[in-house]
Amino acid sequence: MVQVIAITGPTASGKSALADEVALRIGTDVISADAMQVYRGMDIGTAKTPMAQRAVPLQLVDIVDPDQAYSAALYQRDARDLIDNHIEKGKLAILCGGTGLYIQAALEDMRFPQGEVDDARRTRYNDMAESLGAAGIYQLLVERDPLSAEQIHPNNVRRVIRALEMTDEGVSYAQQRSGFAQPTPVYSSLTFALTMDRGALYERIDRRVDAMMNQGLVDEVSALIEHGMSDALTSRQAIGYKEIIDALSGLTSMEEAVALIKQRSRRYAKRQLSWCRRNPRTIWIDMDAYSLDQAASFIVERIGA
RNA sequence: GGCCAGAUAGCUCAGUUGGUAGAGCAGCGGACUGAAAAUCCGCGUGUCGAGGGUUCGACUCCCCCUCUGGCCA
Repeated sequence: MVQVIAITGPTASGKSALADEVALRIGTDVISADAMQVYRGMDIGTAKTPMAQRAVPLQLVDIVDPDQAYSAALYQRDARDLIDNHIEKGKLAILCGGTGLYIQAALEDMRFPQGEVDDARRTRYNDMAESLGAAGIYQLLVERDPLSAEQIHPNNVRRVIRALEMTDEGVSYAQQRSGFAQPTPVYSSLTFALTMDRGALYERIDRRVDAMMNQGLVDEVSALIEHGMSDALTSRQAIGYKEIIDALSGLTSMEEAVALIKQRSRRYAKRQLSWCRRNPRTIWIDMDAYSLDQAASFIVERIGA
């Protein structure tokens, strides 16, 4: 008996529409698995399905303000609450989104260290990395936790800092990782990933970015900047936002910003595909061969079996 | 029609006195355990316009053809 399904795949591949259709057919709602759609006010750039067009309720969108930090651990908590609730009611839970880590955190036995991530401490490490350089901060990790240092590339400052945070919390990154060599599912689940011809996908991405601009992405970003988005730790990393912020502050032209959004979206799509490929349980759906309707039928059939 | 310049990776181009080619951008692959739309790592993907000649050997020299741009008619 399948308890939860995930519908994922690259950006602009049609995940949301498909999830809506499946949810409608089997009488449930959709739980977003998207690291940027959690933010209020970030609608156009994250391609959030507009309220009026939602066939079924969409959960875990608009749950925090853009100046707040959210994380995989928090998502795990929130998503599992909802999934458990669905199971209690005998309903299938549908996770839909492109953030692979979030889906994994929800569906697999992934454990995060206790304690809160301390923004002030993170900022301090970021500053330290700035002044010491990548090699300098890496050296700090080598001294504190050589085993973890071995597993992290010295240039990957982001990971180096996280590993340092973990040592502060009394945990070792290396140790933590080795414990989860073979992921074990916590629910009975199926993961579907959408795919299509690369050229066609890139074409869709370009067109969607143009559409976002027409829908007023610049205005949306301006409004968010007034609420302090430029300083936000997480939300301002979103593709389509950071580029517009740079253009509005005069660092680039708007034309360059749009081109950059398209390119970064393409690369992002590629990384998403990479993530899906490494999961051997991924069930691929070729959207070149299936219509939305056929894809929905395919999924419904698989759930029943 | 004549003269000149060019034709090399998806694009823009480099390529020494002949030894089967390399940069940027684009692209492709991968990693990922509390920022993940983040962060990081790896990879030239090529009938050197076609055909012939010289040479042990031609992207390179010679001939011829095709195409493109410019100039002159």
